[in-house]
Amino acid sequence: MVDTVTPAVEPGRDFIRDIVQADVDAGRVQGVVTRFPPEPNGFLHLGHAKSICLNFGVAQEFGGRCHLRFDDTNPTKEEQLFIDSIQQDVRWLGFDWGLHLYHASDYFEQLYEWAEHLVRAGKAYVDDTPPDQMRQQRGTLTEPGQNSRFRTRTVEENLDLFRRMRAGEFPNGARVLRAKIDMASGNMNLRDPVLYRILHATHPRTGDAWCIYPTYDFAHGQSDAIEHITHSICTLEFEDHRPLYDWLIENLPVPSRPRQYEFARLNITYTVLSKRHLTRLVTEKHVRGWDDPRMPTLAGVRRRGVPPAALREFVRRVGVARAYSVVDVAMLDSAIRDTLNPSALRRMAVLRPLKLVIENYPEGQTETLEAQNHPDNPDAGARPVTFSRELYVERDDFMENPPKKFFRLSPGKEVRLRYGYFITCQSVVKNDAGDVVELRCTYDPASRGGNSPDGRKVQATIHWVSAADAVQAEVRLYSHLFNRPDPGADGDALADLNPDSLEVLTDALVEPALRDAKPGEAVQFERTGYFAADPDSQPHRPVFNRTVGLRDTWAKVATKA
RNA sequence: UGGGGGAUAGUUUAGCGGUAAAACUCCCGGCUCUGACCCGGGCAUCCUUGGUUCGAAUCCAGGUCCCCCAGCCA
Repeated sequence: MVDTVTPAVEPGRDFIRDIVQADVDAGRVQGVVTRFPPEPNGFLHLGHAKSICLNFGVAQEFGGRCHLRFDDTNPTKEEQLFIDSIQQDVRWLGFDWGLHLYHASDYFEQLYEWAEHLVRAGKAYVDDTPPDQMRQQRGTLTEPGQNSRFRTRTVEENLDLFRRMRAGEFPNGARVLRAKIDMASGNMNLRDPVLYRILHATHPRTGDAWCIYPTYDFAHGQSDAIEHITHSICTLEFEDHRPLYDWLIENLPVPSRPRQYEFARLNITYTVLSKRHLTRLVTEKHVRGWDDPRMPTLAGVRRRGVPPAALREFVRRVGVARAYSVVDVAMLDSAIRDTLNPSALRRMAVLRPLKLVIENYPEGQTETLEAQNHPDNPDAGARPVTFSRELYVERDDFMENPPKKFFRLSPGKEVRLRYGYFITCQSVVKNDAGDVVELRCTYDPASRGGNSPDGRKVQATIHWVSAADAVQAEVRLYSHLFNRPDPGADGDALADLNPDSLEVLTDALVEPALRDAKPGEAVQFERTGYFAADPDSQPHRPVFNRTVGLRDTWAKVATKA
């Protein structure tokens, strides 16, 4: 695993850390305790990475701790598969919850007791109103709601009914437990929110022990209180829930007083970050799975070759604020390159091979040249590469009729073969269709190793592999999954899928050193990009994923010309 | 026409009464055995209108625009 150790980067300041700092300074909290509370109904994605880095980061910086708590209150949507993948992903990102792994379901009995407490206090009631009617009674954004006719039930009746709900006497949807707050509130969440619903479903952890389950609102804050969470950090859409969060905390005999703070969720251009959309991409087979390298899931970017340190750096650069925002995906790419550049070993790989024959190089002769594993880091050592009369170079590195700014090979032009010799293109061989299928060149024997004794300069250095010992490989090039920066802005996001997000090159040729590349190990294909072996690799046939391309100034120049 | 939030370069952030800072993108140039990396330089009427003040992105008042909320999802 390539995980560049970034020497103590200052975490960055933001309003959340300011609040925590102020609470610590004022002695309002004894120690800082945060939590990352995923619902196990999908894989973690880049948006979660922001939340994870924030919650675990804050805890780390203030010498506190961060819990991993599964918000598993809806058994109809949650699965063990997700519970497992989430833990793997959080660890991979570089965070450790220690012994503090919890589930909202751990607290079901306590939550139930607190629900009865509310009933006894006359602050909650069982409502038999059917769902559609309840919706009507809730009113609208501008009109107040109406009290349910069951709102005035006696404590005794409520208690009896609620217990019978738990006992399984009623079918799904027949009744709910509601908080008795204010049907005329401008805040919809305060119009007698549902606290418990009947769900005859098997829970991944509690099995069939329960047939009533607490809603998010009733479970979350109380779970925070049980765990003595000091700062409950969530995204902006829960802002309206804070009054309810506080109401429940204040009306229940909870053991601590957590506070909720909200920040803006992460959005990225050309990307979609919602469980609903990601789930559709997988179930409708638009991608190969949750870990498809094009997916913005942690499993996906991991398979693509992105090191966790790059994600942490990305999140740090993005910052934390309360304003709605959409981050340029280029910022992610940049963080990935900056993380990989210092550590990724350099290799030569020809993605689209073009045969090149050196006419004045003796047939049958080979020689061993030395190539640096990392030009900026001599400690990375060197490797031998075999040179011979027949080579392959990148198709894009030759143009028969080059524009003025083209520095690479063209008829009569001299370039350097990386770590090899200066060569000059003498002629081209074409097939019947007129396509260039082979380059005939000559080399300068005096330029061995890459420099000519006469001090002659060349405009370009290109990469190559020798024909005899090149390893055939499959290379998968990925680009944005969506073809517009704001997928879904005009309707269905899936209609904006980029049909060319995956390009598979089956005839790439890579140098022998790449034969046994391990998945998760990042390498740089010189002049091309950062790549990582895919788990699909076979011993005789490696498969590489392009993690991210190198910055390509020539591509811009070429486009403008 | 309710309630809750938010507006600083193209993007994401900093700035907390003293004359706009950083990263990314983009543009120009330098360096180069990766057209990479690296190094220079360029790119802002701080949403708006008034007010307070010697001085306002920061304080006050009024507008404008954007986001979230009417699940027995989270």
